[in-house]
Amino acid sequence: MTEFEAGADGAVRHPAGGESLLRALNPEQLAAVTLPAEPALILAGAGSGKTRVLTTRIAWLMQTGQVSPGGVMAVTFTNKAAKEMLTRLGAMLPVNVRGMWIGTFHGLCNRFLRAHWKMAALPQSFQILDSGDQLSAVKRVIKAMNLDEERFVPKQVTWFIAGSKEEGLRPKDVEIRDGQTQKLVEVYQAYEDQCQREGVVDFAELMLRTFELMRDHAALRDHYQRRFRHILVDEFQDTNRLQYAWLKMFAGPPREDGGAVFAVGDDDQSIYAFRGAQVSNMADFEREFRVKHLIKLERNYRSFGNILDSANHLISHNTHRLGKNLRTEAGPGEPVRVQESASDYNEAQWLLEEAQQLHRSGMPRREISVLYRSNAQSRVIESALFNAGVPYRVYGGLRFFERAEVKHALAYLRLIENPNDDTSYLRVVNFPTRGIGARTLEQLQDVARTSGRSLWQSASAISGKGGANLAAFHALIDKLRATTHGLTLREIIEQMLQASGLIDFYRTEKEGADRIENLEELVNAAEAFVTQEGFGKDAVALPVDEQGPGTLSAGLPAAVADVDVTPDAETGEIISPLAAFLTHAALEAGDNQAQAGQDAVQLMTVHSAKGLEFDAVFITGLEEGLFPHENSLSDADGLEEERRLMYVAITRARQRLYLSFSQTRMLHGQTRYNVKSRFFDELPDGALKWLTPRNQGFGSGYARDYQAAWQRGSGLGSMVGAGRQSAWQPPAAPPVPARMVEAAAKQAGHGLRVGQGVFHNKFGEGVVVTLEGTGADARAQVHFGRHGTKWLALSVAKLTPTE
DNA sequence: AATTATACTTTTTTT
DNA sequence: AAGTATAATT
Repeated sequence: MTEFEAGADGAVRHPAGGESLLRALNPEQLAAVTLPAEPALILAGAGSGKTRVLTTRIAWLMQTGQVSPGGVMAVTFTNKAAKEMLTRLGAMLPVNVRGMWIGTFHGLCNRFLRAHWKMAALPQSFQILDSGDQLSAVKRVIKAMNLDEERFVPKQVTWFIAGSKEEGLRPKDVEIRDGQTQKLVEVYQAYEDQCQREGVVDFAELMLRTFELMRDHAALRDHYQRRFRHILVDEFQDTNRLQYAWLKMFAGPPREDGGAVFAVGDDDQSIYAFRGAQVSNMADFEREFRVKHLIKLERNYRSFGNILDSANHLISHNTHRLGKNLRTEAGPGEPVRVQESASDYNEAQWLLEEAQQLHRSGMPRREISVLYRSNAQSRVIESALFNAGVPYRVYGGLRFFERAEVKHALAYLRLIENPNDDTSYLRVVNFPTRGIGARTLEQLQDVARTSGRSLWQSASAISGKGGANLAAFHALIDKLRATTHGLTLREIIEQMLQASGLIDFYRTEKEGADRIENLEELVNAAEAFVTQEGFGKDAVALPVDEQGPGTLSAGLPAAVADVDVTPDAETGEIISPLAAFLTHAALEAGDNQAQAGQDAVQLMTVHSAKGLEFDAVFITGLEEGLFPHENSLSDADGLEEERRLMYVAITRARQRLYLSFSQTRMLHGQTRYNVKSRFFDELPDGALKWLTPRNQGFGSGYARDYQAAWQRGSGLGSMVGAGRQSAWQPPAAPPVPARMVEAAAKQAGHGLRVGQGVFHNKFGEGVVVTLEGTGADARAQVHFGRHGTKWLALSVAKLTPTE
């Protein structure tokens, strides 16, 4: 059986010559890859070779002649995952991967709607609204309907609309319970009308409209159900209701001829319930598709034993799991290190030292990652790394196509393509300023509203100076459209940047240099897009569908150039390179990582770390209220999701894992006193090594320590460092809030201090947050972590200091 | 029209 | 604290 063994490091080994694809797989992976064409659910634990199984399965199906490229659909959530799949597949098989429907849910929907735009009642070059565009579109609707933005908060309305669509509900389908919902539904309807009028769709609309088209057109449905004999789904636990229904629609009813859905997922890594993901889809899938093949991939090729034990132990505290345990043959490895710090500042200093040490001992910086629950936590760590001159890279934040200057440029391009796009119109009609003020626009929007036409179509009704300026703007756009006709994408963008005045505008701005750089980068992105998407000479010559006898098949292209340039299903006509590029920009917002390329420590939220792995991982801020986050403590499901999040965080580490918490933390400009996370109680003691004395108490008296140190004229750092094992370097003066020192100095009598760790018979461990009153009136506010923060009368409550 | 003041918020995120 | 969004000022 040795021929099925994977390398200990789990690396894919490409056998030389004509040897089998399957050579590098372990028995479970092999079983999954070679399953018959029947519905299957693969429970793939973290680091168990999930992507390899997916890609090898596709390759195997084709190599054994069970399916042609046109018969495969593989769906992912992110562009990154889709690209990785394509790359790995390309390395395995000398096949034209472009013929396969491999992409994100939204990318595939886009492809589908481009091919069937007429049936979908869309303009051929419909454009896609990103979340920002959608928000401003909703704002316009709310304004137009004269609704109060206090009662109808645009963000919440947007959320309502997206939520409804993801439940498959059109305005008429939404159940009306009260006046508020009634109004919301009206906004929803008006928003839909507006989108339709402007020829734009939002992300949820891509999914819903595709679903409805399939549902309502039998011929179309038959065709695609026949065509996609194999549908593979990645990260199945993250699917929402609509996506699941969508999959069922493409898969069709259970059948004899071997159509099959191959779903890969991990219920323990479901961390997106807050945006509509339904883990229950996994159980539903198992039942509704009568899944006969459930395979668990539990062999982990990433982490050492102590790390996996910690993960397993922690996640076993969740209920309703499908049940899975990771195991490794790599041995226990190093213990999981636990660090307690007096403050977030100290935590960052310790982390910095530790990371430097790792790097000095030979670990590349990019193999060190710092994870936190919320973005706000990155600041202290960033400043520690920055001051020490350690290169680092923060994930998250603005993505390329979301930058203001880039969005402005795109808006001009969109207007060239479709002047009725009111969102884009409003974005740039007066940017750079050209004398079109709020007053003129108010008028214009009034006219447009009453006539039910676009702003562009209504502008001629405006007279006076504003009207003249509008006319000049229209002339600019019209002229751009005329002069760029037939030019290459690059030339179009360059001309637009000049003619619009964007370049000139940013040249005079003091902070404009970066922006101009980004605009130049936009030209490069367009150039790359053209090359990559094959928008050159032969892009139009497309093979025609050879699949199945469906009534529509004659005109359906099986292989198309790529997601963004799908031809019309009947005529084969494709949209212009410009329209395609705009779609691309909306569908793939680009990198959000700065300073790429350099060897840098990686900082990110636990959410963004999903799917990644590192030699060393620091999980910071493991405190009650932060991780698990206080907003998720109200219900059991919320806490379980936090636990899964912690599970994801732990399983990112290959060799070394640090868990760290701090007694105090600056949050929203206030110092918070925290108790260590309950997750520490859910980890196996044997796998942990405390770098700081255990149970010495959260609240081991930060304020008091500081005061003592301060009186001695030394820094807190050296004091805390004394007697502790961590490599402590005296830091610069820690930013201790003055009122904390004050509070510590003021207290007397009852012997308690703010920041003091205490024990209560009923509530357990806690930290004193506030002290008030004296004598019999003395009361303390104590933060008990999972029991919340309580006010206690000190004459009654029995509080024992824990030090 | 551009600059400046004030109010407000703040879990996690992809498409 | 810090950033954004709206209001008020020049």
